[in-house]
Amino acid sequence: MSDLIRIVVVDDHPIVRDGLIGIFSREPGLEIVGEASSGPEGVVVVMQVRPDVVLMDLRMPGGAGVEAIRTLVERGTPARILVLTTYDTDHDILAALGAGAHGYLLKDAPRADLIRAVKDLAAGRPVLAPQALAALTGRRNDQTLTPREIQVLRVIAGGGTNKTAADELMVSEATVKTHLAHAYAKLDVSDRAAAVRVAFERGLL
Amino acid sequence: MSDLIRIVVVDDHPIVRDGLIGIFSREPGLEIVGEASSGPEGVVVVMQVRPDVVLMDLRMPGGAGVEAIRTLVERGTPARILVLTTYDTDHDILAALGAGAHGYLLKDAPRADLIRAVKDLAAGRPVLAPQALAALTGRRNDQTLTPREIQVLRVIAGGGTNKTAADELMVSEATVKTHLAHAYAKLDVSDRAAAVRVAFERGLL
DNA sequence: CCCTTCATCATCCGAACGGATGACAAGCGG
DNA sequence: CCGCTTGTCATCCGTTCGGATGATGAAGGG
Repeated sequence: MSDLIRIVVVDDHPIVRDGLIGIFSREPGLEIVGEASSGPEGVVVVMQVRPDVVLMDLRMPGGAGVEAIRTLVERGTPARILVLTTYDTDHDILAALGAGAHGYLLKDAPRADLIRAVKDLAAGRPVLAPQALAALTGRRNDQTLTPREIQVLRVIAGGGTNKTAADELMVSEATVKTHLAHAYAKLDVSDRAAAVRVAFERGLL
Repeated sequence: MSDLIRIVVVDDHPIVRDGLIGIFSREPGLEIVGEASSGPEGVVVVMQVRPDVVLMDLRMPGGAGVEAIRTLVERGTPARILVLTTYDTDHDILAALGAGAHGYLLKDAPRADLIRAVKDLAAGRPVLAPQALAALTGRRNDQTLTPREIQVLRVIAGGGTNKTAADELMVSEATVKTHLAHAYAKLDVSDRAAAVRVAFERGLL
């Protein structure tokens, strides 16, 4: 029964989930064993049913797909994660692959591509849409923010001052400034406004 | 026979088309009689099969959905047009309804809503997602930034200071500050970082 | 013709920010 | 064991912001 590929679909659109179910249910050897409509829910489902492949949307309300990927990888899921999304921005692609996704496909991919991608993934072969490949080869910024730096940035993006960030994170203002300075350097900016923009584009916020 | 609602699906994503087919094929009284993967193709198909309802995606490569809607309306199609899209920006909503769409739903709508929407449309009742309603009544964002305010904000989001924005836009720093102050008030924030975030979220940048 | 919107400019001032620099502790991996 | 990363904290200082307030002129709709 190692031939049966078990799949979990994580997507906030019922329509898309139905479409994927329709596609895979007609394909022998592939089986959808779970669905979720948000990142956090997806994590729970995946941990429960332990699928071979996870199809993950990136942009979802109430829990970013990137976060979900990161969580799954941190928890040592054996499942291969295939990002299946509408957008092909470098930021999304790099964020997803950086978080630990094994593949990146666009939703406008033909059915055949999708099926082959899942089989490839299950066999251990990574899957990259041409756009994803281009983003990888053309990339320059592998600078990753630390968790703390991201937390600080979030407060700042919400309109907080260094002081409020310090209070919220229970550290001194000096520490907040240090984190920000480091984040600026990594993001190649020199003020909070630009930092928020870049972080946003990279899906960090 | 008037009970059978004939539907055409126009969407560039095979996955979405499959999903819709799956949803409607299980529903008695509804039948999908045609598919298209682009706006122009959709027009052709609709003119041929003369459906009761058209499900139309808005953002598609090689032919905007809005154009297709306008064309269909101009040709006097009796079909009711339901926009089914991912985005709920005021711009998309107003453009679609302005072009002659009879309904606007988001793709994250539950199956039941979708089915009801199609039946409502076929019965002549317009269908509007809450977001679409909000866009129409204008209550959601009566606060629109002026072109100048957006220009200033863009420079700021790029890491510029008030001074650089002033230079780039060839105005005085005082003017830049005024624009920013107005933008802050409209976006309900009190500093540039938060302004950038909100503007980003609203698709202004 | 008046009123509103948009864009422009100015001044004052306290608060916040960013840069530079140095320091210390914990944890991880080579 | 040493180096690197991460997170913590501090001081100093010049620059920049944001708030308050007021004013002018062009454009456009009622």
